[in-house]
Amino acid sequence: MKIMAPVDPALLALSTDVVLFSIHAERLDVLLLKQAARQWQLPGGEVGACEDLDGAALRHLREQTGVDDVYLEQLYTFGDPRRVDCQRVVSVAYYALVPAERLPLDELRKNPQVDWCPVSDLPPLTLDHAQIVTLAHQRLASKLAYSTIALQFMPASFTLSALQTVYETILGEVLDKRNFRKRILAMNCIETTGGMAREGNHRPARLYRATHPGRIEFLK
Amino acid sequence: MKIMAPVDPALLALSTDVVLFSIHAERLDVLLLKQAARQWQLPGGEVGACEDLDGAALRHLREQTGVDDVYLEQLYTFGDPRRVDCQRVVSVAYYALVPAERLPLDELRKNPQVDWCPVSDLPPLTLDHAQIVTLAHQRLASKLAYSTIALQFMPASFTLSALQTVYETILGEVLDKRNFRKRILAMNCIETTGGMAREGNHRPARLYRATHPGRIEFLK
DNA sequence: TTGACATAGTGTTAAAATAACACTAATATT
DNA sequence: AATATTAGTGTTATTTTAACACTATGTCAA
Repeated sequence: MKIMAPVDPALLALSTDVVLFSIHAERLDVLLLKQAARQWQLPGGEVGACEDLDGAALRHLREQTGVDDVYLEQLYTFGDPRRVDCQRVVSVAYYALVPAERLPLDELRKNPQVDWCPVSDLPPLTLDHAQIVTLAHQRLASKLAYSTIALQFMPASFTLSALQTVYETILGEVLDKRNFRKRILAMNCIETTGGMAREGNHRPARLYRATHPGRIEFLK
Repeated sequence: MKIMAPVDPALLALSTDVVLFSIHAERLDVLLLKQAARQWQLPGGEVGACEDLDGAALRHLREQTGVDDVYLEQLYTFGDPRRVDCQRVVSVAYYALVPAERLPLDELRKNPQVDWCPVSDLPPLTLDHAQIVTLAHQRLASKLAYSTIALQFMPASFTLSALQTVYETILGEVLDKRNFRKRILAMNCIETTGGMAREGNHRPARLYRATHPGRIEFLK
């Protein structure tokens, strides 16, 4: 293999891309920015000289979409020299989770450059962004099995049925209600608030909250 | 949060660091380079302008240690702006696995700048390299549970006892021989070669080989 | 040649985890 | 009061995992 010249700093750019997931109406959605007609992209952009990578990802997310205060995790770094034409752009990809209730819905609705799209039916995305979304979805789904990461989609209090719907939406399969509840309660990651959710013409449901909100626990 | 200025390209450097694991005499070792007296570092260095990240990791490993043809996997990207003084260096960390039998032992022994050190007793390492090694070890150990990654430490043919020793060395615990063999054979990832290992004054052992060498399978 | 030594190889059983499965309870609406 | 709708709850069979000990086959030395 030929030894390459060191990076020409004028050509190297470091950026972050963020796959922000949220769940709306039993659909797993990703936040996308309109780049051109029929061409979308993930939020993200260059990393500042004195900015750490997580910070850059959060900043671009906030600046471009108004969304703040999310759970963020590094996913993978994409560095194929041909992934962007005419310039070397290495991108540190992240994924982020946010409860639908915490979203600035008005602000988002006013901005025609921003939209939520279902993961299962993405529009054409720029560069390798579709691949990034797929990888993020896989990572998220596999983390459901051995962590409490799904709680990051939940508001301050929620019902067990709502939590089950989150699991089912991400995994794309239905789960047994009794087994699900046993499993979740055995994790010891949620507790009852004492309150009840009374909505709809049916029996009210107990409300729960995360015992350690913000913290993600790993099982076994 | 203050909006940062974009990266000054003159200050940004992109590098890779590689944690190369190998197992010698029932010890999990990492390959280190002597940086100064009592100060060691991981192999690695800058990413070339037209070089992909994996390629850069492999190239530095080869140039600095003579080791080639390893299993390589991206680990995490470290980008804290204060991780290196006076310059912004973002590092894409990798880990790599190689069977002891495939190492250029003579070449390595001749080079006083290179040495194998046990993961459990590392010398002082530069920057955040100790943290990188720890993270790589955790990742490797957890992958044993749900993949055939351990085969990357094995030569072309090997005994089940040797494979079990690899597991035990990485996990730092002893495993039950019968349960281990059942589990491994159920994975369907190895097959008998027909040959026998006859070494030592005891019963010879059957030799096995990977059914798909180089490929890593995920279980369940 | 035979006995000591060293590692290879092999099944069973108990315990734990998982998966399958259906009915009653509480509320709102008519 | 009957209907509709979701909440909530246990048991059992199956599968997986964990614990456990002896025989087999070679080398070597007496």
